[in-house]
Amino acid sequence: MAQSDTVDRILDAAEELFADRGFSETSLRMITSKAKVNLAAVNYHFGSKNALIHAVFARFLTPFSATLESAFDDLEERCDGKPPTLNQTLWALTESAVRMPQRNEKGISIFMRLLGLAYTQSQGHLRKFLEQEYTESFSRFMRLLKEATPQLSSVDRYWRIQFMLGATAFTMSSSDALRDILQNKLGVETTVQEIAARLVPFLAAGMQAEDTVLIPPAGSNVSVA
Amino acid sequence: MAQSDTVDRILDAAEELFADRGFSETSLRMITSKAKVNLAAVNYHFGSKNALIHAVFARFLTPFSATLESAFDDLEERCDGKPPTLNQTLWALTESAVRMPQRNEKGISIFMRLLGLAYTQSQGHLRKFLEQEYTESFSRFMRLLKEATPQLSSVDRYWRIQFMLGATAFTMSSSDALRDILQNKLGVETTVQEIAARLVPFLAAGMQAEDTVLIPPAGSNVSVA
DNA sequence: GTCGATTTCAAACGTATGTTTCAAACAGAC
DNA sequence: GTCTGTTTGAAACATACGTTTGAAATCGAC
Repeated sequence: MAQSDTVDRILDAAEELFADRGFSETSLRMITSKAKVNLAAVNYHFGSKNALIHAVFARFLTPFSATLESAFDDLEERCDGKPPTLNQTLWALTESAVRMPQRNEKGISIFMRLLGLAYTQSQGHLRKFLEQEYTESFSRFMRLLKEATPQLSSVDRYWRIQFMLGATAFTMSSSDALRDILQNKLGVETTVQEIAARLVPFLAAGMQAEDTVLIPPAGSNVSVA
Repeated sequence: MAQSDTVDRILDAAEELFADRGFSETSLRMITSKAKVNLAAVNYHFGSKNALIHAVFARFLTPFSATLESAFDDLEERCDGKPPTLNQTLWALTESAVRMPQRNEKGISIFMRLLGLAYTQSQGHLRKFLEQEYTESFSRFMRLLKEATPQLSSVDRYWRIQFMLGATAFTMSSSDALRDILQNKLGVETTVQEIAARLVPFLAAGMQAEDTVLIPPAGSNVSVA
């Protein structure tokens, strides 16, 4: 078996299974049998299941954060001085994601779903790992968002960023099975690019919504100006 | 021990642990020891762990869907004939959630987080259970959304609903530990009501965003072929 | 108080998990 | 070909899980 073809086979299988079923619900035996590899190979090559999870993330997150950094470089250079707009920033992000060289056709959606899981499944070790490996790109994105929405208070911006992350991670992480609940026989097959193209305007509009009203409109129970 | 105080103690403990750690990551032994109850009690009173999960959801979802139905009744009556607006519909939903009688101060956020988990963790049995128990309220909400956004194509509406659900479920399901990634020392304690008050305008604005552009703005920086 | 049904309890069961072991197979260098 | 370090393989290990068991305790009705 070539070099450590084994390592990649494990990563491929793990990536797909994790994306399909989550971390805790995916056993090493599922992974190794899908990868047609001996069970012990995971612990031999990675050390532990948690380390394997980290490796799966690192494999796509490291090149992605590099791509993203340079996209931000380009963007800031093009805007020289003036801060990029919200749309520009969001597009830079999604473009970087979409443009990433994919291992296969499912590449991006797996990528997105894993990110959603990382955020959603409370795996302490994963959070720590991601935090200490990729804070730089993340902080930079946050800074751009801040500069692009100077009209928002810190608190508003904070929550709206949460909402954006939520809509994104969640949409991407919702399994196919899940979509059936909504999928009212539209039956349209949609690429990740198309989803992103729909998502970005939604996010931008939400992010730039009129002032948050803390008290729901008094008069009629539920009318908002 | 009174009646089946045991049942409620199990439900309380399970609810909180599930919300904190997810379903697979919470063992019956954790639940029973937190509830100060014998391990076998869960299987005795509920039959299985999955049935316990269902019971946890049913305990708050059943009264909630009733509240929601009557909120929708009120709303449609008040609008007699004309379909309620998007804002009205969204407010009716969040008001119903917020107005629910809570067992404790953490009531709503646990409720929300559980909903997020239900949507996010791919537990087939849960999805089936929720689907067959609460489709009615869900479908009605969907119908109201449809009538409130006649300008949207079915496909656009479909995706934007996904985005809304995502922002909501995800925001609510993000654990406190998680928020620290973003929480740039704002240190503000926020109630669920306040979050909802911020979320609704965000969602409404996103939902009513200008036409989805499938090709990102041409002139601008990030051009796509 | 007695009886019958319900509920609790400690212990065990069977199974699945992540991990370790150690011998066999293999690789490349000499 | 032989030797050395690396990788694979089958099997076992220890642990944790959900579930079951059967006897003890508890309760309500008579």
